[in-house]
Amino acid sequence: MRVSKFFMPVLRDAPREAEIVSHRLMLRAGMIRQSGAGIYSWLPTGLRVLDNISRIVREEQDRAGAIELLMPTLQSADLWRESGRYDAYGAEMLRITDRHKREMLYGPTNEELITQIFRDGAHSYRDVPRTLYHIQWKFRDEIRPRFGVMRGREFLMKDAYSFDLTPEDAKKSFNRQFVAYLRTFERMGLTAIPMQAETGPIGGDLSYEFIILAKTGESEVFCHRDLLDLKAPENVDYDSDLEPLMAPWLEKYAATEDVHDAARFADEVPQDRQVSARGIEVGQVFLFGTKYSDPMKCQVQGRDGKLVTLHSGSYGIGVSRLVGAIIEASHDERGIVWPASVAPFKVGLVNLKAGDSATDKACESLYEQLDNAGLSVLYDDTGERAGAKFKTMDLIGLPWQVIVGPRGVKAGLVELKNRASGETTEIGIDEVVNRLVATQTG
RNA sequence: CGGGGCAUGGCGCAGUCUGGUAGCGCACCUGGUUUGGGACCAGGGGGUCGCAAGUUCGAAUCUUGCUGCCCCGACCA
Repeated sequence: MRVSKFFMPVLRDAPREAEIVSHRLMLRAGMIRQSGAGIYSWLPTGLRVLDNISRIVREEQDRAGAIELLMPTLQSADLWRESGRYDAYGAEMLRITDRHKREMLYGPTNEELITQIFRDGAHSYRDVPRTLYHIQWKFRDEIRPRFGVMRGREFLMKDAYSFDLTPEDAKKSFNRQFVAYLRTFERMGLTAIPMQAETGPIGGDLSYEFIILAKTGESEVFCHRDLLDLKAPENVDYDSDLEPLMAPWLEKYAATEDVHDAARFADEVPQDRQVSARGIEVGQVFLFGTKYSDPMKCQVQGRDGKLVTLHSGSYGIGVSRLVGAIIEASHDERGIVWPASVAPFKVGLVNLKAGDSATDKACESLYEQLDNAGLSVLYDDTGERAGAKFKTMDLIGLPWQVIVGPRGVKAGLVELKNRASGETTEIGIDEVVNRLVATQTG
């Protein structure tokens, strides 16, 4: 993409309403614009990040055996009356009436709808286990939206729902999502720690929140420091017993403030390993048994011909929240520092002297080569001064900058700058593409 | 929902107390000089001052009502 043909309205000053760093940087980098309290438009640069995050989520869900579908944003009130939640949900649910005076709602979550769909489509024990997911916009009419996209009212979420014959099988489905989450967040450059969370009213329910530590986190969390150094499992066989893979996370203390047990914390975690910090919740996994399949009669016939009520769990990842969360975890005083996996472009190509024929030619050639090599590249081909281009590139935080000026071109050299480290190296103009391709596979 | 604050070109702000021709910086357009970390000079374009009533010869400014947005708290992916 050429800057001269792109739409990326960057701001030198952040709008006054933005307080936290991720919100300020997203506005300044031209990723989003606010259209109402907790409601945002995603501009091209922001959308590219959102899509990258969705792609990673999707890949890991698919890998874990979950099956994608897409449910609507609008749902019927009657469906929610079946589960008893229409009245229970309260003001957080945005209720809408259509022209025929039918009561509708903008879905805050999809347990009811997926249960209805699965109930109607699955009839035999052969139809389970299944885990279905979609990535769709949700609306929760929060009392107070804040922190930009981290607590919007409208937000993009991946939500998965598992259906199993027995509680034991349901736990296996739960485990698959749990491991997929470890991998998903790690691929985004995040250290997300599963922490015990409020289990809700039904005893025996199981819930973990996946939390990343950040100064601007909304809740207080407590954990063992060793958890910060764990690496997500690779080459997972999702059909195998996953409990051993999960064990390193589950053996050490980690809890949100809701369920924090100060005595246990002090007892189980050595003083110098105790972490108490602020955390951002980026995902939650929840096993709730027959909470919805009971009232909604989500049943299949077992081998013996008898009806069996299915056991379920739901598993959410805040996709749009992750955009903000990643920035909270990865930025410096100059701007965003994108992990390569989610960056809107991998490489920023900076033409220091647009209009100089040798420099233009070198840039055009590099632009084409990078593109051919499959590296997304943002080429600043505008007539801006060098300083302004550097500032913008640092602000939007692409992992690599290739800086091309007349002096270097004459000597056959360009500069390769790593945004994260700030390190700049001179490199042959013929080598730079290969070097960048090599970093991709790393 | 309780408490606090803000609303003036795209963004950041001044002007409001004390009513009198709507201003500054950035961004944008034109020309020129520049050109390796947000250049300079000159000339331009763009705002019914959140909305509605009221007071007044006259309202961004005073009064009343409304709306929107932000921050702190309780609640949430």
